[in-house]
Amino acid sequence: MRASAFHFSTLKEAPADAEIVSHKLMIRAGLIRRLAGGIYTWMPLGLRVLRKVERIVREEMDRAGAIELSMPAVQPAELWQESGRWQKYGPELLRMRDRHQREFCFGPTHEEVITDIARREIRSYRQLPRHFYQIQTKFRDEIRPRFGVMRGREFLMKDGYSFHAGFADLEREYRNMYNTYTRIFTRLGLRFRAVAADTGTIGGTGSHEFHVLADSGEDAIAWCPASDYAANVELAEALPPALPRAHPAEPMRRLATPGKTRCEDVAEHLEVALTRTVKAIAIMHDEDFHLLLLRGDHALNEIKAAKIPFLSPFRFASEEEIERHLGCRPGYIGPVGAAVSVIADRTVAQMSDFVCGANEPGYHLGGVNWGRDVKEPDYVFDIRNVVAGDASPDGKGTLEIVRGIEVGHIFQLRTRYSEVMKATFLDESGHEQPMEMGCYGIGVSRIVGAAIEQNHDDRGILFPEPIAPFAVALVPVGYRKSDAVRAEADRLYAALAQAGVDVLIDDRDERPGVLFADAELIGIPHRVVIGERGLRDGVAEYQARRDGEPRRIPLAEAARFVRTQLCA
RNA sequence: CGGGGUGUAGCGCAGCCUGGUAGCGCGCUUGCUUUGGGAGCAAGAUGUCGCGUGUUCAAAUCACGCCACCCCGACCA
Repeated sequence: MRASAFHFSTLKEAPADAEIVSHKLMIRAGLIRRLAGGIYTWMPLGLRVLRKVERIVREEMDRAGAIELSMPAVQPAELWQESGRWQKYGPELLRMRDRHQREFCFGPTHEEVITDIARREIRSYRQLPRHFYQIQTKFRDEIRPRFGVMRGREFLMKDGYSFHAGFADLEREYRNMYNTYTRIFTRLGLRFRAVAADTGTIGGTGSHEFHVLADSGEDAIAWCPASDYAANVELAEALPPALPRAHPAEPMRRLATPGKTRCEDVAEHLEVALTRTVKAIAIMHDEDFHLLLLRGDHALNEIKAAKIPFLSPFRFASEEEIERHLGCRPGYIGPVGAAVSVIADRTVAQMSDFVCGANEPGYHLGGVNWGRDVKEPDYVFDIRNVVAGDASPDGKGTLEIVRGIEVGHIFQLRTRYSEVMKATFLDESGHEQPMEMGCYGIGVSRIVGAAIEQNHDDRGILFPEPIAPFAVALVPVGYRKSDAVRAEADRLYAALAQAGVDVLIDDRDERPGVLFADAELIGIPHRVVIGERGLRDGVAEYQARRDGEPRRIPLAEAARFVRTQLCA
């Protein structure tokens, strides 16, 4: 590609509303332009990246035996009413009416449509298994679209759905997809991790999320370097403390803590470790009041708490409800002397001589001990998020917490849709059975943002070569002024292009600084400079974007040398 | 949906408090010079000051309403 024949629109400054690096860089590099909140145009340069991601995804899905189709973006309400999601889905579902007042939605996902296809097309176990996928634009009316393409409302997604005659075959395909996703993200050149994820109410042996690792990621992942264990912190189990509860060593005493309502403030005020404090969180299940207890430095895991049968679903108690049940305003509440249901985190149940609220405004209690000062907890559950340093749930080391951006999710749907929508088949003995289903998603457009979030420096994007808009930037210094430079650059360009290298020759009439800065901003991984300075010595200059030591290469070998630097 | 903030040239911003009819940087156009890291000089073009209503002799500026966008509202008892 000749830059003079392409469209570049790089900016020195990013719009003020771009918050994170990838969003800023995508705007600055001219990859995307905003049309409305969470809705972006993919500019020519950005589209090249998107298409490369798409192509790798498609190649690997095909290789794994999935079959591509394309379903409508607009879907009739009836299908969603049939699955029950028309009511359940909420305002994220963009609903609309046609001229006949019939209701439709813009598809945020396609379980209903594909299940409808399957029940019409598949009659016999002989037609199973089948895995259909598509790469298609979806729309979810996010409450707060942000971070550019990372949490947009309109986005490009690969979604695949598999149908099976039995659970064992679903598990086989699930493993197949796990391996396929691993191959896809490896080929994309991204550092990633597959993590066990919450299966919600559906159950099954599995759900895994694939996360691109980046410090700015929205999700926290617990992983254990000593083993292969990795899980979303939403899911990662916090084991009970290894050491048994110590014997009481202090008498219980009342401590004045005026104005100190947070554990951090109380610990600082009393000059005790935060790990000696206990916080109490008041929740309601219907009209039942419960007190959840966590160590001061721990955080409540709402997903874990919501899985406790007699709490599901729960909500946080109002101030008025707290006053009614404990006779004390929030900030100083605790389990001592309280005639309420107490649910302690495993860690709290092992604590002794701890500090907690006194149920009296302005006071906490120190030296509190279970069994002596307060009845033993009514229930003990794992209700906290794991933190770095916790024992790994598989017993093989300690956990670290890393951050990630979710770019893929594989899930065993089982018969959730096939049963309600009557997607059945006849098995070998002639019995009608619901199909076992799996679903597998990849956020194609999000991958572009995630890749940048993971790979950038102060000059711009560091695209991994497989998804870079161009593999090689050929930068002639003085293309319009020097016949020698032009001739040599054209010659090298032709040689590379002929060899199938994805090369951009920047023949624009700009100063060298502009050309260098643009090539770096848009993240082209390899750069070759042709200038009169080098030409005098018969050399071109090669520099890798990522770890750039410039190298002088004899002109005659330049084309061959560049090809040895390419990964594919 | 609540709380806060911002809307002024393509982009980034000042001007608003204290009303007097709009400016800076980048970008854009033209010319000359320059040419290995986002050039210099000179001359230009580009604004319904988000929209509407009101107050006023006079509104970017004050008031009210609407719209759009951004941030917070998930470690809290």
